[in-house]
Parts: sequence; structure tokens; C-alpha cells
Amino acid sequence: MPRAGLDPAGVVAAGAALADEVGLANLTMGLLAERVGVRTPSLYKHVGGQEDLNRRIAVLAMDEAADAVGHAVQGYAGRDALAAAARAFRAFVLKHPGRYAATIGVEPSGPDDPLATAGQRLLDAFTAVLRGYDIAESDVDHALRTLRSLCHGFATLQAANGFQWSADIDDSFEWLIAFADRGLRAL
Amino acid sequence: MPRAGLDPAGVVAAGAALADEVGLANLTMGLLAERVGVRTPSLYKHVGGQEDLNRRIAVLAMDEAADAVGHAVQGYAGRDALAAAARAFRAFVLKHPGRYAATIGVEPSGPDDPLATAGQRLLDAFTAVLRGYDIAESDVDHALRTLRSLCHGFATLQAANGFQWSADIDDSFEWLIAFADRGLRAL
DNA sequence: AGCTTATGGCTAACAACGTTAGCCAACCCT
DNA sequence: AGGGTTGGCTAACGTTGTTAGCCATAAGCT
Repeated sequence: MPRAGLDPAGVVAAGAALADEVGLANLTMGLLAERVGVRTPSLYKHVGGQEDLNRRIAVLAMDEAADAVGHAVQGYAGRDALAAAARAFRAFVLKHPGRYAATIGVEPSGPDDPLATAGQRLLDAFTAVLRGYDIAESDVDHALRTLRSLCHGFATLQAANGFQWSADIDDSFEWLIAFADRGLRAL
Repeated sequence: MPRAGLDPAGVVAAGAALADEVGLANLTMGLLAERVGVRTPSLYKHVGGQEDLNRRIAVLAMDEAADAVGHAVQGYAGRDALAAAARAFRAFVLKHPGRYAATIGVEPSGPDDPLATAGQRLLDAFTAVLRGYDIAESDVDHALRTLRSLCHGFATLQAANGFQWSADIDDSFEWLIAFADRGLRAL
């Protein structure tokens, strides 16, 4: 039996890619094993199980999202930064619905959990956006949660086909950005 | 073997309650059967299977949410109506996280699908809120999607324990309401 | 090189869950 | 009372996740 040359990172990356293709709910250990060219039980040499796999995919997704948003924001401030961050976040979720779905419902076990640090990086990217607005220090957490809710809600609803009726979704998202800009500005 | 006196509605109600208790992901046919005092295969006399059960729970949740929001809004207008609707929606999701989770990812099969009509009722409740603001007819859909994203995002993030850091969550939600009010007003 | 050790494949097997088939008692109606 | 429908049941099967245990390969040491 020749070695397949796998390692945890490779398995997780393949799992994330597969989740994006078939949906997180349809990501099965057997399917992943087939994809990486190995029998199912061999996966357990690299990841602890389905729950562990899910966590690792979530960390990967958080890191990638933080990179995407952080990069998109650079060089912009105020409304431009807000729009860039929101668009980058939505684009990421729509391009990688499976791995983003893996982030929902997983909780960091402690402050040094990789999941916590990855989440913090994403949060920092949005915090940078807020600096372009006149937000009191005591309100920053509230504003962050609000922005996160807005982006998360829109992206997941669209990814789940939750918008049934007719108006153009891209137009709605631009309207959402303008709405958020007004909400952050008019204090 | 004495009859248990079940019917589809009873099974669905029990399933929704159980989902709220143990989480939708842990709602298993065996667990539900035990709860209603019956062996697992007997459930299939009342619901078509797990997917059908999930759909029916989603319809129930949508209907209940529409009732809650619609009732909360009555007698209010403008910012008061917005606050009442948002609080009622969040309270519902926090009280019934399992059945609300069942609504995510299910799509109506057609315009006369009960799921579609229940969703429309919930939408109507939020549309009533918008009448207190000066929104152009062409923007109503965008505003609805934005409000829905905001409420859905916040409620699901909180239900999933997605807010890690310290500031008070109720305060954040009140801040969110004020934010949305500004966003809808300052046109 | 050769020996040792750890690693990463494999097969076999099991547990949990969803589901179907097929049986039979309880209820309903006349 | 009797016939049909309904709603329980047991038995069985397929799929999926997981563990145990085996063995070849790769890597490291002398």
C-alpha cells in the first residue's frame, strides 16, 4: 500500500473544498476519503473525527475571511472602507458557503484556541472600519456586533436561498451598505 | 398495543419542543419517538421522514414568529414599532432556537407551499414596521431584506453563542435597534 | 547497509440512525 | 357483529461514523 502523502492540513483543505462543493451537511467522511484517495478509516490518522474536522475547517474559514476583509479594507476609510469590508465578506461567504457554514455554532474552548484568535483577526478587520466613524469607545463592541450580525445575516440568508422574492440581491446589498453607513454616522 | 393518540400536528409540536431543548442537530427520530411514547417506525405513520419533519417544524416556527412579531407591533409606529418587532423576533429565536434553526435552509417548493405563506406572514409583519418610515416603494424590498438580515444575524449569532467578548448583549441589541432606526430614517 | 521505530495506510467489525416491509390489534362505521 | 382503515409493533437493511488491530512503508540511528 503506497502512502498517499496526507497531512492534517491537506485533509482539512480538501474537506473545506468539498464542503463548498456539496454543502457542509453533505460532507461525509467517506466522500472526503474518496476525494483524497484513501479509505475512510485512514482519515482518523490526521483528524480526530467529524467534529474535529469541522472545527479545523472553521478555523481555516475564519482565517481566510479575516485575510479577505483585512486586505479589502486597506487604503480606504469611512464609507469606502465599510463598503469594501462588507463586499469582501459577502463575496467570501458566497464563494465558500460550505466552510463558512462550518463556523456557525462552534465555540472557542479558551482564549488560546486557534478558533478564538482567527475570530479575533476577523473582528479586528471590522474594528478598523469603525475607526473611520465617530463611535464612542464604549459603543465599539455594540457596533461590532451589529455589523457582524448584518453581514452574517445577509450572507447566510443568501447562501441558504432565503431571499425568495424578486428584487435584485446585489442592489439590496448596496442598499444595506448605505443603510449601515447612515446608522453608523448619524449619531 | 394501546393507541397513543398521535397525529401529525402533535408529532411536529413535540419535535419542535424537543429541538428547542436538545438542539436541532441532536433531534433524532428515536429521541422523538421516545418522547411521544412510541417506537421509532411508528412516527412514519404521521410524518414522511426527517426532512418532512424539519419542514413542518419550520412552518410552525414561521407561523409562531409571525404571530409574535405581528402582535408585538400592534399599536406602535415608527421607532417604537421597529423596537417592538425586533425585540419580539429576538425573544422568539432565543426561546425557540431549535425550531427557528429548522427554518434555515428550507426553500418553499412553490407559491402555495405552507412554508411560503408562513414566511410571507412574517414578512408582512416587518413590512408594517416600514410603513412608519419614509421608504420609497422601490426600496421596500431592500429594506426588508436588510432588516431581516439584521435580526436573523443577531439572533442566530447569539443563539449559537457567537458573541464571545464582554459587553452586555441586551445593551448591544438596544444599540442595534437605534442603529437600524437611524439607517431607516436618515434618507 | 541493516535494524528499529513510528507512521500511515488497510480490512473487519460495531454502534447509531433513518428508513422500509410486513404483521396485527384497535378503532370506526354501518 | 363484522369489515375496512388506521396506527401501533418487530424485523431487517443501508448508510455513516468510529474503533481495533494488522502490516508495509518511511525515517532515523548505529
